Amino acid sequence: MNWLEETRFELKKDLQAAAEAARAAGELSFEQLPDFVIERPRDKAHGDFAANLAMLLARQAKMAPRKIAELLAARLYQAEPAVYVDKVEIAGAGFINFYMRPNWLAEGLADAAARGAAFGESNFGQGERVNIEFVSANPTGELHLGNARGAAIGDSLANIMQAAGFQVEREYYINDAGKQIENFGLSLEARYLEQLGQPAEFPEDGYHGEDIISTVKEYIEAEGDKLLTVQPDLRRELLTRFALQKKLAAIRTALSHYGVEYDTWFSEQTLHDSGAVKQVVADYKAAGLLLEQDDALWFAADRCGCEKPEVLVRANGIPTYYTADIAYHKNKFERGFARLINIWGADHHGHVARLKAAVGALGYPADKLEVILMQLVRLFSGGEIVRMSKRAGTYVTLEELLEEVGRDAARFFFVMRSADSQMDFDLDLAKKQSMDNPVFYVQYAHARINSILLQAKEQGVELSDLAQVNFGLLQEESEQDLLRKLLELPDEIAAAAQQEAPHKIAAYVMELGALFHSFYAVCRVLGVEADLQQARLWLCQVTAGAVAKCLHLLGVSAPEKM
RNA sequence: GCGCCAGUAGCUCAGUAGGAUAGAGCAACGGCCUUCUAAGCCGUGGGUCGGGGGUUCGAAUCCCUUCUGGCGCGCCA
Repeated sequence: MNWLEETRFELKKDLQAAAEAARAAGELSFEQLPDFVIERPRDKAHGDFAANLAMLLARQAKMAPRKIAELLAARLYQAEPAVYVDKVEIAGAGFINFYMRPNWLAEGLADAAARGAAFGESNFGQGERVNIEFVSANPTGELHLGNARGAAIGDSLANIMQAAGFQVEREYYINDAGKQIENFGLSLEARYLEQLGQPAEFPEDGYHGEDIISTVKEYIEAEGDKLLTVQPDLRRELLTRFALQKKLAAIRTALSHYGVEYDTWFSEQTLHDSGAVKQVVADYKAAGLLLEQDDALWFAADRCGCEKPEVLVRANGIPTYYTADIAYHKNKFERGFARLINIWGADHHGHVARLKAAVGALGYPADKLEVILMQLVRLFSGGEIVRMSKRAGTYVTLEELLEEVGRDAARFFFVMRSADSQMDFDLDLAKKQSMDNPVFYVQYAHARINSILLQAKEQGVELSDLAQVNFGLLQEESEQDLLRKLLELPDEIAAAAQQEAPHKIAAYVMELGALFHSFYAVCRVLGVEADLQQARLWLCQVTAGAVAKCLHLLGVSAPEKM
């Protein structure tokens, strides 16, 4: 348990004891103690912790909340004196506010310092196995801005959940089967023939991007014109195989430049090859949920909470994407994951209910399949919306973005906003790499601290043993503010994991950075009295670790110099 | 038509398992560098939380209704 958790636990126990005592004395009547919370007030004038117990008891006890709060406060720390609580006050509608003694913060910092690089981590997730699938863009093109957002959110969430004690695996689902691959093959074939001066009809809804042409050129360079004499079916297959491998390699490389590494690359085709997709159809048949109509096979989704049945196998005998996706999620559950998290673009939200119903109907826990819907990114350039289309080949790629703004800014930018707010990406602004960018502000805090620690070392000042440091000397307001925020790190990481909200870490680290800059402006570290210098050096040390930890969770570097 | 997401300061957005006087950055204005990085700090101004009802000790947060924007509702993925 971390310092805050422990304290909250104690305060809750103290209040429960006070309520029981009041009831025993006949001052207060209630049947069951409501489930109250110990929260950290937004305004530090309201103390370090606040409890809402009195308000929640009001109805049962038939008494004014403030009156109840007074009764409870009077009972607190009567039997046993408080160790860390300095005073208790009643405020507002009946809040019971706890003010902690300075030694409480000091011991919290000592605890954080002793944890070293592990500070901020917790066992909140208790080793639960979680699969996070994100990006999973079609391997028919390059990654674009929307994928970049998904990658930033997915990878950061994976990092955060790992730090919060979950066992996480990152997965990329490769859509290397189905109709769009067929279409991809037709487009490749047409470009191939064109390049070799043969008549070719380009498919109407084909992939128009320049990259298709360059891929075909690469093929011709390596293999020549030998496909001219090959049967069209085989020709398309060979071209497709070549192109998929090229595209996938490019996607991998781009993600790697972006700081994203996957544990598993899962091919849709393997589900078809292994018979897993067919098995899904058999499963529904066995469950009596299979319909046959218009030469197609349907899943009776309307009997599982959905609006209408869904096609599993088309009239032409080819299974739909949906069927493969069901087989895929079934496979994920069978690999032993307790939770599946998918990060999808908001344009796929219609698919969520269908998929959940489908896996639920097969007996898998549909509530353990969570989909984070990420609103789409709109690109602005020159003050105008740029319509992005993969087919039309008009999109900004992840690699281009990385060249323009760099990995740190790109990742921080995307993860700063919550997934469910649509965002406008102003390319001109991002290109400027202007100093308004908050990522520099935070990184600058880290660099500043590092500079202090480095100079201390050069002056021969070593950090003392923790046991000999008097953290109680940190009495300045800016020191205490920084300390309070610092101690919240484990809570913040756990909360971000629980709420699946990586943007919380971005917000936290910006606040932490701001508090450090304020501290820096007011308090000197080097050259002050030796004991105070030690306490402040340790404060810097822990702060640097916390800032670096947050930045790394977001896939952003923590530079030592800027 | 039905469904999902959003609407909070001039701009970009936090805050939503109900909590105290709604926050931050940018922009505007005024201060602070002979000492650890001024990419910084301190201060000032700025709001019908889209509108309207309701629930209760208390609502930006929950419910209903309505307006606006985005996206879905394929034998595409």
